[in-house]
Amino acid sequence: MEKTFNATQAESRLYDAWETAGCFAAGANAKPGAETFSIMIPPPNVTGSLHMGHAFNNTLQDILTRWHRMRGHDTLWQPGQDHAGIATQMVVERELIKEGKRRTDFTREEFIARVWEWKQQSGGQIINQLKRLGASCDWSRNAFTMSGAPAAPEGEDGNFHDAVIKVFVDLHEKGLIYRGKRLVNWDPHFETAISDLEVENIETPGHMWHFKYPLAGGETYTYVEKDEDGNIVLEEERDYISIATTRPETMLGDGAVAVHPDDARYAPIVGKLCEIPVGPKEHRRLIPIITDEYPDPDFGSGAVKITGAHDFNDYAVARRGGIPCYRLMDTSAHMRDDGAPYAEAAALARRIIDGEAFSENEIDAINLVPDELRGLNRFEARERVIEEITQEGLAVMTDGEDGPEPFVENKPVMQPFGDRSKVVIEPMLTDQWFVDAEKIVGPALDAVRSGETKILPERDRKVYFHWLENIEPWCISRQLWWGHQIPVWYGLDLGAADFRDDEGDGSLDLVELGRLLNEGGMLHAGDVHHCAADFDAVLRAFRAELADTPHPIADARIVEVEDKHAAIHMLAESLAHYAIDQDPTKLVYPVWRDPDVLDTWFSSGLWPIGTLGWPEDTEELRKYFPTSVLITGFDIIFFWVARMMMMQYAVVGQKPFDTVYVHALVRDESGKKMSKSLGNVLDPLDLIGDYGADAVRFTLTAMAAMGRDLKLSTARIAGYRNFGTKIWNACRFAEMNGVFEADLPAVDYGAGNDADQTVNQWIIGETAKVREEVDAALAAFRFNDAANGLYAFVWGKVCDWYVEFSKPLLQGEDAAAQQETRQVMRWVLDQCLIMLHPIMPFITEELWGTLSARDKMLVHADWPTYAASDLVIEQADREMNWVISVIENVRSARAQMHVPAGTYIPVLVSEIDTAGEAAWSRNETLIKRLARIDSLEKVDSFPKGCITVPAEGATFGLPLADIIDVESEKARLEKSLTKLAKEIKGLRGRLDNPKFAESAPPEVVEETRANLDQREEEEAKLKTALTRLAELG
RNA sequence: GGGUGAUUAGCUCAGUGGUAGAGCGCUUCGUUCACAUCGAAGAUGUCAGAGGUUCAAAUCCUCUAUCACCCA
Repeated sequence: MEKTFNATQAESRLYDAWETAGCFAAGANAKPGAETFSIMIPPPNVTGSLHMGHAFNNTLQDILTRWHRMRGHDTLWQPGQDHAGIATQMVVERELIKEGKRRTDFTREEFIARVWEWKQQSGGQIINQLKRLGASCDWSRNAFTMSGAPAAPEGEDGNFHDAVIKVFVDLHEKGLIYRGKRLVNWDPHFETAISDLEVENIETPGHMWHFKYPLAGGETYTYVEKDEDGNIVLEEERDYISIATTRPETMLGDGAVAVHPDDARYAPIVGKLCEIPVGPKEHRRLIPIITDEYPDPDFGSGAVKITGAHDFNDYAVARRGGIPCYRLMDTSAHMRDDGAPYAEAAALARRIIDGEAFSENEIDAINLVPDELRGLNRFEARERVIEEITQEGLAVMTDGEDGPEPFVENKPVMQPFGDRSKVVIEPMLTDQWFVDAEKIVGPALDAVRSGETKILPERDRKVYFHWLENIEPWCISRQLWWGHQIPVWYGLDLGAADFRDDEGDGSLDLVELGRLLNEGGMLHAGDVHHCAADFDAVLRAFRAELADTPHPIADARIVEVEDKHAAIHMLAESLAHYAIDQDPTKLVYPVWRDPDVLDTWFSSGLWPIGTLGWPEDTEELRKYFPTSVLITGFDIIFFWVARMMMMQYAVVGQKPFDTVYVHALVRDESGKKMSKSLGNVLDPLDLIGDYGADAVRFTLTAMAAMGRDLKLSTARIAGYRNFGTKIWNACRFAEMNGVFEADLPAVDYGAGNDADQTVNQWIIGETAKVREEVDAALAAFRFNDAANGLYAFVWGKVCDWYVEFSKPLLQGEDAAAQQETRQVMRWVLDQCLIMLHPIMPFITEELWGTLSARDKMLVHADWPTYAASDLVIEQADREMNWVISVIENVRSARAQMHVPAGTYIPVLVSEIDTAGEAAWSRNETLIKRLARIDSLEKVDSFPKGCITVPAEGATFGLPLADIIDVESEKARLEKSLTKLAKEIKGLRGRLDNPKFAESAPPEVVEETRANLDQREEEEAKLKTALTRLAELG
């Protein structure tokens, strides 16, 4: 064997061997009738590459998977990727830019073909990276959230698309999905809606401007400000109301000014109108002063401008107060440049103030951006608005160094940024699809409340509850091309009020046709829509819709067109032809499909069932669903966990998993979140290259204390790489000593501890202890306990002591003892490899295969089940612990007396009891070798200049008269005594307290007493030694 | 502003009421035939601070300070 494990050379070879042999396939190594264990990978983005978080997350999953598989359970680790709508579209668009092209240079079909092409070429990156980590997923089942979509090329079949569409249609039919014009988070870069979870709120330096909104008609009121005690601190006549805002450009779309109903300062002017101080003077818009609970009287002036179309709080106020929401920006967040000139728009707004009713769509068509600001981006518009107001003298002024200046506060504001685009998100009023989450949240909450699904660590239940209990409608439509296109078709609403069959004769005359074609007809009619899995299915719905319209339209051929424009054009043309030829067979009724796609998380929400073949009733679905565990980062509790819970219950009425294990973040050495912009990213693949996958995995596992972030440093990884080398060399030692020789009969000590040698009995018992520890830790998801327990056992027990103890036996004369020791060592090392395998799969598999011919690869080796109560032999335990302490104490004394490490010295013993004598004689060789003692002589009392080494039931002495340094020995003893005295004082204090004996559990009292006796015995010995030393001095 | 958590050795962190621990680093010694990616020995703690509960507190409770994250 080499001296070290060559990870680089071995890892890919071993992984290939596992995969080729089908070791990771669902059900591989399952015992007949075994219980199932299934775990769904949180699907990484198809654009993703492995980062530390993935490495951590997947290491934990792999540990559980390998552990269960070795235990003979019917195990499935289901891998896959999600199609990551925005991210993927972004990646492909970036590729196109290299060719000097843009997405819009292509048709949607062409672009999607490009995306698929990219996916097939580059989308598998993370799979290969997961393989390097050692992830034992069943890759033959690799899933993709867009599999089976209409344009999917060969090799991308599967039925995830069917599942997504079916769920949409079902939920739509149940009324759980609806369409509506709502304020949503709009990403001006990608020009799509995003959900509130895709928004990062970041504190950014900002400003608060204070402006005066003049009262209409020059009205005035007495503004009175009082302090806490009700004393008047300010009283003045005002003809305006003061407003503070961080976004002056949105003033253009104000619909009202709101004050708190209890705010006495503004009570005189509630219900009056005030003027928005921007825009052409002659068309100044007036807006009402209303009351609402939202304004905080103590914040700013206490009065808030209400811009329903560009702020979420304002939107709520506007809805409550029936205030119109004027949209000011286009999809790229530039000031609108459409519609009628400002003068006309302002006139329309005036009519609304006067009480005229306008529809939502009519209001949306009103562009209240003054002509000179149209087309500017929002930040330029802001500057211009501020400038205009200030020039007009309507900014609130304050005393500056050089006289009065506009009152502008510098203050940090929370600004929303798109988590992908990193641009400022704009709240925007648009038509979107929503899941009525509130209606389906119940079972998801109940499941966790009742413990049907467990969330670990428990405190994360709170996060889950808090979010679900306050759930908002989930916006699921995205204005993208890449994704599951929403299965909804629209048609023109021919049932609109002003389209009638006047004669009721079922036929169309020219007058009626004219009404359809002209203003007020179909051009301005609303749409009707129907939802179905495909076009054929939706035809029926439209046919029924048309049934009420006059013949021959009711019988028109329904055709699919690109969009509403095309539909209007085609219908008009068709009707025009009909007017001429009266041939009803040529009439068509065009419908168009909703161009939007579904939020990627909508499809990811179906992951547990979708990957198992639902909606088909597959064997895998029956067997592996509900799944056993979900391991995921806390950052996607809402994104994903909560939604999966809701959706699985809504769709199949079952929980998706038994347990959710939520883990924390991997941070850099100094505790910062790893991010590309900070440049503190540790690439797991680099680390694997430098230290081997096992070391990286072990490090992550050892640091996986539940619910705590882990700060990763390479020193730690190197430490665990060394651990691998340690085991490697222990095995190498064993091999060199014939432990793994083929003709040595294998003994399964797990079936019974029938070794003769105390050392062997002891290590067998220790192995059983650690097996229980590891199983208990893994069962409780205490990964760090499992790793640390194994580390302490393998290095601290097996390598440090057992291997050393075995040397005299392996190299000694006693053939029987030698054979037994070989057999025990073989068994023990095998157990180490087995138990370490889930954490360190590569090095253990390599050793397993190298050391001996095996029936099965380690990945399928049988996980042990023996119990400590069966294998621990108390007597052996006690004896070996005694031996270890004698060796340690002698070593310590030698080192402190500067006895050269290689020198063998004689040792004396006095007061040794029978147990001690027996222990000594059974382990004499070991002790002598490890403590470097050449002889032991029993004496009645120690000679002068003898170093005292206390042990339980004996006192050893090192006669070092010629080299002893009296002072340092004295110091050594006194130090020990001080420490002992402190301990004894504490112990005696407790025992002397009568309440302790009364209240403490008997075993604790007993333990304390025994402890005290032991300390006192040791103290006595040391005191004697000190006295003797004094004689010498 | 609300919530959650953290504060333990030089560093990174375990430790849910019963003698304060690990890894790395540090000091000294050591190439004895598994391993220098090693071995032996050693030093280092007001367990953030202040109160309280308890026979007993790093651990439970209260307050304070500092930091982090999540949500508004």
